[in-house]
Amino acid sequence: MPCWTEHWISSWRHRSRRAYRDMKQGNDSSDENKLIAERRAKLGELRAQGVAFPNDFRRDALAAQLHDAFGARPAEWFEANPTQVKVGGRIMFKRVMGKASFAKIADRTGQIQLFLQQEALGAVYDAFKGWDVGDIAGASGVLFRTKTGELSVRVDALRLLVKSLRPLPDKWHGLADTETRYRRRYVDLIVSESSRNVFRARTRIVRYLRDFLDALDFLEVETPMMQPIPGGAAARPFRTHHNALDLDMYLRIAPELYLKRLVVGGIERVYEINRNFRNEGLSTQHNPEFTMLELYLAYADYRDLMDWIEKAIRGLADTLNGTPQLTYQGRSFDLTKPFRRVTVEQAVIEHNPGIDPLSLRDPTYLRKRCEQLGIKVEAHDGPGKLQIELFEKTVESTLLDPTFVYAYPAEVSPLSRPNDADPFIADRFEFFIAGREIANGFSELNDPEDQAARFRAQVARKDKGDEEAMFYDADYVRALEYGMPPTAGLGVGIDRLVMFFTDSASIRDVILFPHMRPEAG
RNA sequence: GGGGCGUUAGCUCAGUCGGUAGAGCAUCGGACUUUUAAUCCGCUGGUCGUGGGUUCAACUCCCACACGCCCCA
Repeated sequence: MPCWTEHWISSWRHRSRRAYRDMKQGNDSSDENKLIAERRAKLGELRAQGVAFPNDFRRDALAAQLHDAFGARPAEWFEANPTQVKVGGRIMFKRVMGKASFAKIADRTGQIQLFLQQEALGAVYDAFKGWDVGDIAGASGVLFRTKTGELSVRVDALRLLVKSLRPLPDKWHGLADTETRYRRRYVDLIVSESSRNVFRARTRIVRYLRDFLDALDFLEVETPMMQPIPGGAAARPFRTHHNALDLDMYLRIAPELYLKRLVVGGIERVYEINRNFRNEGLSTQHNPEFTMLELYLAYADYRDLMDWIEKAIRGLADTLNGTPQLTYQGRSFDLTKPFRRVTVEQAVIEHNPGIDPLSLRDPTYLRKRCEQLGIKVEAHDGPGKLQIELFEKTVESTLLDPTFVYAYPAEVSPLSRPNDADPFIADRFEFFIAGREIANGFSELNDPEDQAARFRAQVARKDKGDEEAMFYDADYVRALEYGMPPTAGLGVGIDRLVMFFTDSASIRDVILFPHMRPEAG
């Protein structure tokens, strides 16, 4: 044996032994307690008896399938038609009554009850009495209906497949502590059906959008997560470094500029559903990484996108709930009504009594107005930026029913096409539900010279200290110089959309592993 | 960054005026062959988030910090 192998093995063994010792001393889990110690001792007995973690049990039925197929059969049917099944899952419920017991096991589809008798199972029955809620078991037996009518399996063979060392939360109260639900999502998912349903709904929502777009001949693509120039949004990026290239890179804040390069390349209908990263604060509506649908549609404008959203939102409600009526955080929404469409300036006038409608583009007037409201403004902010600050402060949170706000100032829309009749504004809108921005769409700026000028203006802002201002992306301008067809583009915040459709108050409720500070200690 | 609230048994939560810490469920032991938050009997289980301070005495009052939740910027 070559000596390097021996050395490798011995060093591995050494590490392994130390890891085992650390484990025995509880160095890797500071929260050892009596309950865990009891279960650890039970596991020790299992190890002594043979393979403690077997992987040779196979199911032939799932809980929901059994309920669907046999839930309606009367008790006598089961006697006339003995039906043998093999089921397996986590023990969620255990009730021992002397020589007979009930247990419920949960698989990915639901729960099914087991009925266990000493007479039928002998020594295994006695062993079962020592098993714990949370353990994973496999059972075979025949279906029957209990005295109270519950479809159950009369077990003729039973095996413990996995010993669980940690107790589950109280079966009645569940896991109420939000911190633990987010940090130990696995426990939350074990005990909370509503949490499982949120994440199932999330996947269904994404699938619905994919199907919708695929049916319209859109091509789904993947563009870089790591970008040398972060573009497509006003946001602070995360930085990283590529060693081999010795190159600073950024996690993307948006895929926009890459997707539009693809439109230049002739992919006239293109979308991506993936993560964006923004180095900003955390809140009920912000996670540093979040999921966005971005789509681009050539030979269309921003109004076509508003129509698409309206159709998609209604279709989603119908697909998920079978009705256009839904409740979010105690407020009911009727999605059959046409979604309101209002300009930024109209909305600002409506929500700012006494404001002079003729001065909405006067920087001095707007600046005074902002200062009165305690809005922090920068010296280099122009009328468009001031107008949008005013909008965000006084209007945004009031937009409860689905609302399109359009005619955004061109000044704050450096990638949008300016309006033909009124160059102060861009052909751009944002979409709001429940006071939150859900989507942002516009007719794309495809004039390469105008785009270059907009980038230069952004760089000037960056030089004045605006950390969210955009970089100059020369290759993107070059792409536009080859010619991008007239195009409309849209970004949809998937997490917030899922929040709305699952009645979730916090973005953390719709992200499996939301970011948190590391646990103390 | 600022403000408010929270952190006590595995889980869910009480804890009065500052006087050596409680309940339900779970666990553990016992009874029970159709339970549905089973029932009955008995016993366990705590660095009261961490560190200081005040006090004869601190879960309790004061300060700092950590983590979380909510609101604001």
